[in-house]
Amino acid sequence: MKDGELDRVDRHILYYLQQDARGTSSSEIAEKLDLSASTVRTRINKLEERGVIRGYHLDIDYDLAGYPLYTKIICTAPIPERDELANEARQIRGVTAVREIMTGERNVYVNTIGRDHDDLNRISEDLDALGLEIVDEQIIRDEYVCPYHGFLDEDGIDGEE
Amino acid sequence: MKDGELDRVDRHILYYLQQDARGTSSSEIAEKLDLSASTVRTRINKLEERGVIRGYHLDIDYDLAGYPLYTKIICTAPIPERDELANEARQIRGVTAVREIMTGERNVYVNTIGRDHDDLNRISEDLDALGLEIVDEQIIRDEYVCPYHGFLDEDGIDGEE
DNA sequence: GATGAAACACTACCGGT
DNA sequence: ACCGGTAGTGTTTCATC
Repeated sequence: MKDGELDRVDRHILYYLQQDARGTSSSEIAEKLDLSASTVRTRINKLEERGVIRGYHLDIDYDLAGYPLYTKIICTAPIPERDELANEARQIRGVTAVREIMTGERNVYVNTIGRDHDDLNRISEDLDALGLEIVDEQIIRDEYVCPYHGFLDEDGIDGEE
Repeated sequence: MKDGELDRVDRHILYYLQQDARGTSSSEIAEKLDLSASTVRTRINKLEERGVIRGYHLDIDYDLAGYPLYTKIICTAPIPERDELANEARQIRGVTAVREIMTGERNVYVNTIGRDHDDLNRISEDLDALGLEIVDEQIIRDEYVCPYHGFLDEDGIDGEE
């Protein structure tokens, strides 16, 4: 129950769920670990409660879904307001991700989708209206999310429970 | 079956799965749409086959998971090799996402996690060894993935509750 | 914590409309 | 394209160790 400590079982669960978060059942994971399905299930619940698992997201090909314009808008926010502005940016329609950067001028990254330039202009205007200064805008060609393989074979360090 | 066309049912399915890709069942979605569960199920399968749904990802709080260093490494790749280099970068341990940008000097973004600076140095070296020139490196403070609400109320879709 | 059992819910697969 | 039935599988809950 220690705060940030994940044991071997937890890490394996994260590893397998990373591959296919919807299609991988507790029983499947249990089989690989030689555990019972209910044990894996309660572990998953605990990982959710502790906040280690924040959610299960859909990976959509927005291009195929009818939104060919995928862009990254780079903004500057005053540090005291950065957190609040980033949060408000999430509510804007067409915003698919927001990243806050610790330091520097380019400290808020906003990913957006749109069908046409009107969509993008509207989003830019909305960001600007919030008080986010837009410093750059780039077209994203492709994006890949990668599983972290270290969850599986990092077992040099462990031994705790 | 048209290529990029999603109808009202498809968009609703995407919308609900965006909220909780693992916990939302076909039957739940079917209920909201007044359809049978099997209809929703075959729709989901088709969306997967067509590639609109690319996968189901786990959203991990890497800080809680024991990886307090979350960074964004910005690289330059020669356009002819950009695609291949971006692909190879995905294989490096600690890389959680890769984004290819269409134009400009800052045309490959790599998100990474690490436990300490040694991890980060190793990743930087690996990227460099591939042939990616590192132009900037920033610490990510926080990241949020946002559902696209337009799937629900795009064009005069009916009532909801 | 981990486990097994029973009730319940979801999925895959079938044919039918 | 949508629906319903069924068999198999996953999940929830509870009692036990």
